[in-house]
Amino acid sequence: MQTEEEILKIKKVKNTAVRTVVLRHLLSLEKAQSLKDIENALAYTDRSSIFRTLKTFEENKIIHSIEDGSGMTKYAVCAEGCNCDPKDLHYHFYCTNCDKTFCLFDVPIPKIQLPENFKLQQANMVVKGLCDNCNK
Amino acid sequence: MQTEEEILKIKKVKNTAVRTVVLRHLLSLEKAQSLKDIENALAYTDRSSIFRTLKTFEENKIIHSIEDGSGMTKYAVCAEGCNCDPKDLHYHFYCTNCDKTFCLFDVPIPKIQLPENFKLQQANMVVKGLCDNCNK
DNA sequence: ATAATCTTTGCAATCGAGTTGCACTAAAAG
DNA sequence: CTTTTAGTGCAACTCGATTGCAAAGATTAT
Ligand SMILES: [Mn+2]
Ligand SMILES: [Mn+2]
Ligand SMILES: [Zn+2]
Ligand SMILES: [Zn+2]
Repeated sequence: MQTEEEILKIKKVKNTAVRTVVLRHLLSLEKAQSLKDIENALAYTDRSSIFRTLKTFEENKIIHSIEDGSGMTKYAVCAEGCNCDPKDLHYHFYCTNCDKTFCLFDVPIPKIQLPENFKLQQANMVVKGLCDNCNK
Repeated sequence: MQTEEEILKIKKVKNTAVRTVVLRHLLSLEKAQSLKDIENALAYTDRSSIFRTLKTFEENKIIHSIEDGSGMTKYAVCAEGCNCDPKDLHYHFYCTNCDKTFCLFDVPIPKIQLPENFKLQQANMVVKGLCDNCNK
């Protein structure tokens, strides 16, 4: 597992106080976080600074965003070596009971046979249901 | 292709002026529509009436919603016989060039092998890229 | 080291999609 | 016809996201 400093260095994003704390926070949790989640967790960091940090991280492929239908965009740290290309596609799981959203890096995504002449660039794949913890 | 009256009858939703015009509009277009799209197209129908109509349609499985990442929820008429169950799952395609979003009813969705003890209920699958018209 | 320049941050204001309260109208039931 | 229930239109409001701007911090040039 890379540290936040290593990731910022690799992705050539300057290390600042806000960036370090936001990235560290995202790395510390397995669950994808919304802007509000982060704002609540980092009580002394301004919302707009976190917002701009997330934009910077996304542009530089440090994190990716997930639209899970909850009304708030969630963010998760990219896997090592991720370039946010079609090859980095993976499902996300949204638990309808505990509201946890996370990347299913281990579930293989089958090749999607698009209609003739369509070109795949990205995808937002959110599978919804009950997580193992809630399905009891 | 069913008419709006037939659909409302089958789904046991009362036929009203707004419902008829909204459903007819959705049926007339192959592209999924946002609330604003519909509001713009139906100039004399109030936004909140359209909004509540869409909610009613969704609850009654007449339409389903799609979160395509554009910031506005899109709506598309369900296929005949759809119950919005996992079996009715299908991909959606969002063209990053022309902003068109639509259901890929003909592309098979493979069985998703979730981790142990997870339960699939729903999914929002949006594939993004260039549609045939824009990929030239 | 100091000044000039560029970047990041915090705060407040704004935007816009979505949602709701409420009064009015239309439809259904009695 | 009268009463009750459902649908509609309008205005107001919510809340996540975004932006303008000035202060603070970091980088580069003199
Ligand atoms: Mn992910
Ligand atoms: Mn669809
Ligand atoms: Zn759960
Ligand atoms: Zn297109």
